Amino acid sequence: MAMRTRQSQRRRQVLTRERIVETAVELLDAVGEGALTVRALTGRLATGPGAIYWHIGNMDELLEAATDTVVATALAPRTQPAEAAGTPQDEIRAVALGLFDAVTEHAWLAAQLAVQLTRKPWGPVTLRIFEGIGRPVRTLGVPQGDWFTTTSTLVHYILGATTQNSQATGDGSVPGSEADRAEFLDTASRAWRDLDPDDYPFIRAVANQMREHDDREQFLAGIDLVLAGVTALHPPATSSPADS
Amino acid sequence: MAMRTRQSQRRRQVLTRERIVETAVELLDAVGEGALTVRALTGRLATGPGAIYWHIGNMDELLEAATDTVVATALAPRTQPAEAAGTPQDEIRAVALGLFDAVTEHAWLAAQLAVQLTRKPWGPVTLRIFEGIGRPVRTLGVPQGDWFTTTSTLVHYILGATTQNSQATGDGSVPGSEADRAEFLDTASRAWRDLDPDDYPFIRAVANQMREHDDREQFLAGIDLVLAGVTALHPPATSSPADS
DNA sequence: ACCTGAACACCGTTCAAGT
DNA sequence: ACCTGAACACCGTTCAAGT
Repeated sequence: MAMRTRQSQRRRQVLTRERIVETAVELLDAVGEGALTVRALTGRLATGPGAIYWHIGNMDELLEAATDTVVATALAPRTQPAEAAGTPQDEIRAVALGLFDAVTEHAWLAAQLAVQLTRKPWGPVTLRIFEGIGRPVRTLGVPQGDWFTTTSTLVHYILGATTQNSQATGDGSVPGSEADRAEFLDTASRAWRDLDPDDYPFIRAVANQMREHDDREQFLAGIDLVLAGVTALHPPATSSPADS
Repeated sequence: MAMRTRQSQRRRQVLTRERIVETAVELLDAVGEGALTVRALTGRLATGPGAIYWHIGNMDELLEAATDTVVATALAPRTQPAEAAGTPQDEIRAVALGLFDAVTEHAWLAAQLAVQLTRKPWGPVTLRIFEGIGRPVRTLGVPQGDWFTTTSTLVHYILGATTQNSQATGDGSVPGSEADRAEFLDTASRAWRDLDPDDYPFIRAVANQMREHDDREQFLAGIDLVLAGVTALHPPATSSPADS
C-alpha cells in the first residue's frame, strides 16, 4: 500500500491526542471529575486502553492537558487584541474574570487548578496565568525589581479565590443550579451561627455577610484591594525617583 | 524522639479514631500522599479494613481529619496567648507564617489544603484559617461591613501562596533536600529563558528573579502588599471624612 | 505507526461472622 | 460495641499480538 497522504484523509476520524483531550473535557463537564476514567474514555472513543496510552503518557498528563486547554481558551481573547482595552488595572481584572468565569463554567476546573498549582507549580497552566497577569503588571508603574513579587501576589490571590468560589459539590459530581448554590450558602451561614462563640467569634460575626455576598463582586473587591496596595507602595507619581 | 511501644502485646492498645488519624499523619509525613491507603493503615495498626471503617466513614474523611489536626496545631499557639503579640498586622503575619511553616514541614499539606478549599470550602479547615485571620482583621480599623471581604482576600492569598510555595515533587512522594529545591528552581528558571519570546515575554523577563527569590520572604512581601491595600482603602486616620 | 483487548496489580469499601 | 478478613467492584497501566 502506498504511503498515506498526511492530511487530506477524511475517512473515519483518527484517534489523536487532541481528540482524547477534547473528549476528556466533555466527560469532565458532563459527569464530573470522578467519571473521567480510561474505561469511560475508551467507551466514548470506541477503542481500547492501549490506544489511549499510545497517545498520552498517563491519566495525570491527560488531566493537565485538559486543564491547560481550558485555561488557554479562557485567557486567549486577552492575549490577541492589538489594542489594549484600557488601563493595566482593567486588563488585570479582565484576565482574572476570565479565569473566574471559566471556573464557574467548568465545575472540575477549580480542583484541577489547585492540583496543578501544588503538583506542578511551574507547569504550563501556572505559566500561562502568570504571563497573563504579569504582562499588564509591567505597565503598572512598578519597578522591575518588584514585578515578580507583585505578579505572584496577584496570581496567588486569583487562584486561591477562584478555587474557593467554585461551585463545590463535595464529591466530584456536577454542580446544581443557582438555587442550590443559594441554599448551600444559607445552610453554611446558619451553621456558622451555631458555632461556639468562644472558638469562632469572628466567623459568627460575619455569618450574615457571608450569606449575602456576591462571589464575583467580592472577587473583584479583592483584586482592587491588592491593586490599592500596589499603588500605595509604588505611587504613580510623575517620573518616580531613583528606582535603584 | 520518644518511641512509644508501638505494638504492646501486654495491653492491647485500643483502636480509636484519634489513633487512626495520628497514624495517617505519620504515614503521610513519612511516605507521601500516595502511600496513605487503608491497607498501609491496617498494616501499621495491625488490624483489618473493617476496623478502620468502624471508626471513620471513608478515606476522604480521614484526609480531612488529618489536615484539620495539623492545621489546628499550626494555628494553636496563636489562639491561646492571653496577651497579644503586637499589632494586628503582626498577628496576621504570624498566623500566615504558621501555615507557611506547616506546609513546609508536611509536604502533603499543600495539596490537601487546596483540596479542602475546593471540595469543602466551608469545612473545618477553611473555617479555622478564616477565624485565625479574621480575628486580627477586626482590630485593623476596617469598618465591619468590609471584614468579610478583607479577611477573604487575605485568606485567599495565604492559601494560594502556601500551596504554590510548597515543596512540590510532581507525584505524591516525599520532597528532597533544600539542594534539590535549589536545583529545581534553577531548572525552572533555565526553562523559562527558553520560552518563546512572543508567547511569554513577561516570564522570560522575570526568570532571574524567580531563581533568586526567597519563598518565605516573598510570601511576607505579598502579605504586606495586601495590608498596604487595606491601609490605603481604610486610612487609620481619625475618622477621615468622606473619601468617596 | 497505530491499535486491540486480555491480564495484572492494585485500590476503597462492604459485610457476614466472630468476640 | 468492636473487630476480623474474605470478597466485591472497581481502577490505572502494561504488553504480546494484530494491522
